[in-house]
Amino acid sequence: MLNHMVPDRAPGLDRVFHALAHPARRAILRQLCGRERNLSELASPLNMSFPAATKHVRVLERARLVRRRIVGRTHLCRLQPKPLAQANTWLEGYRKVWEGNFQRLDALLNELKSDPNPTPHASVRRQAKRQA
Amino acid sequence: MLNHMVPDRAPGLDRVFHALAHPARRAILRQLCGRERNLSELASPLNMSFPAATKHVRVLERARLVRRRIVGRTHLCRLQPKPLAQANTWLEGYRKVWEGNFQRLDALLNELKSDPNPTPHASVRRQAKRQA
DNA sequence: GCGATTGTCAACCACTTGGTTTCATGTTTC
DNA sequence: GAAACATGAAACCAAGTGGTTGACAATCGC
Repeated sequence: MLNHMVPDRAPGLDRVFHALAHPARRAILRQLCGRERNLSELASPLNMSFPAATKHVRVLERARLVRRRIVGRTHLCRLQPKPLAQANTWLEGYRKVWEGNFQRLDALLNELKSDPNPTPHASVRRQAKRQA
Repeated sequence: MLNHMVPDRAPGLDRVFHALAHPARRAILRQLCGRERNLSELASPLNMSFPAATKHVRVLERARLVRRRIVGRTHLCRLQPKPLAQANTWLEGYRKVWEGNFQRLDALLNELKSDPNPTPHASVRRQAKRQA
């Protein structure tokens, strides 16, 4: 019924969402929009040690959000946006929910409050009686 | 230039993406589509202990993705989709990147390879020389 | 009132995360 | 060849995650 595009148990989704869950990594992704950058460029605006920054890059690589290409002594990183699109697709599965479909739930609950008979969740009926 | 709708350093985004980064929590969200459910309902298909499941629900509550309403002894949980929409908005900021804009980067790099003069990143010029 | 249901809390555990510092390695430049 | 540069790797640490178990409290049905 929902999210038929992206399955629920997807370790890829785990890694992508986890990668997006840190502001430093989101900042790295934003830096990577438009052009490649090497690790020093990525690390310098991050206000943390260089090894810490490269660990964040590695998290992004595990999530396949960043690909690295070694050129001499510099490691050029490049945004790999497909997993972002996949995460977006997963979120889109909930679009109808946040675009007002949940108001139908409101309507349903109100209906149940005014009509004590149709045997939905017992607790909902109790709630209705209590508030009456 | 990008993501002007949702700021980069947003602790709300941290919590939302972290909440989405676990399959159990995504399964809970999906269960919550359409109707409220109490904690037992949410926990039973999750193949883990009840306290573990309620911890996941609490993570979702911290991310404002779930709101809880106590009715007698049952705790009814309800999907709160606005943060999902916010995460979606953040991702949308990268849509142009994954919808082919990054091919302009390819074109730019190829242009740099064939023209050694226009002083971009030194490493890119070196790369061009090496491959020539 | 009793027993079953629903859920909380605290303690505990193994593992991961996010950060540091220090040292080593390959590369470019002069 | 030496110095500067770009990065990796390892050891370490504090805090957080994800899970368990066991004891406890409130509530509902009978």
